[in-house]
Amino acid sequence: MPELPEVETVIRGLRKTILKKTIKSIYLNAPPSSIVLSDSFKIKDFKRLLKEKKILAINRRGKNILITLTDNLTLWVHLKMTGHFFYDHNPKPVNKHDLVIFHLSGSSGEKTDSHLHFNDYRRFGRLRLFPQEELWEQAGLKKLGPEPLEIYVSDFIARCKSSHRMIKPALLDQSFLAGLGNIYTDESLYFAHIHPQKLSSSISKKKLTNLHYHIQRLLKLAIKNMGTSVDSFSGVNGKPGRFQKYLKAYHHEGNPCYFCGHKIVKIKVGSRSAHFCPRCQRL
DNA sequence: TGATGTGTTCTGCT
DNA sequence: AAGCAGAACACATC
Repeated sequence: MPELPEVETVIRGLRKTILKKTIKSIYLNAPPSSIVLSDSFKIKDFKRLLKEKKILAINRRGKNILITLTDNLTLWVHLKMTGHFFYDHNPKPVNKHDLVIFHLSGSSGEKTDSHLHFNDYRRFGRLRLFPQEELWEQAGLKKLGPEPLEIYVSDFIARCKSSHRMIKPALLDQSFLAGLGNIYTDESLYFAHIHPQKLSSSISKKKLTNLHYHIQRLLKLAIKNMGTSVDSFSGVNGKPGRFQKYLKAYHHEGNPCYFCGHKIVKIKVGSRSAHFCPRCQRL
């Protein structure tokens, strides 16, 4: 499940491989309407408009990938749960779940062509093309909360204090904070010793300061380790991440707590799974 | 054969 | 208005 560190790993991989290259053609597999359709352009425009566009920049906002192209266009990508990119110089056989394949020509000095595959067996992932001026509103960037790695601890505390809801659903809400998913919320709350169902406004400043610290520490450590591969996640080079070996709570139900030895439990919080230690994380 | 999990959006309720 | 629950999406994995 790509969350902030996984998406960051992907954009770094894309920068290494496709930045400054030109899109020669697009191959669309299966019925692509829901995957590439946008309010701005019809399906047939997707192929036509991407042709001969150069890739100028690749950025991340929350879990959103933004690929800036020539002619004032931005390709917005959301991996959702199982979407991933795979880059290769040699044309690979088309996988059943390769939904979009970009044929790229080398940047100056490089004469070999290459291919970028967008693969998603669950087909939740989305790729959409927007004119620059529509991006903010149409791609939902307007609604996103602050970046977890950029928010100041004082702003983070203020946000938590003014929200009357359980901390776990708050952290998962992309308009509250943009980039955390189930793995990093569970891990952050575990290290900060905060119960996932604790009302966010009722958590002490000291604990929130600690939570802010662990969110940033874990995200940075996960980025350094190329993300977490628990399902199908892998980088643009096909390599899985290494952060799963650091996980202490997520998918650790039944195992002894790293801090106190009590059994890690798994419950439902707001219809999502939550893993925590009932002794270290009290309500 | 059926339940589960996963991110996000939507609808409808309090 | 704010927050919550549940459904929907799609499908590999158990």
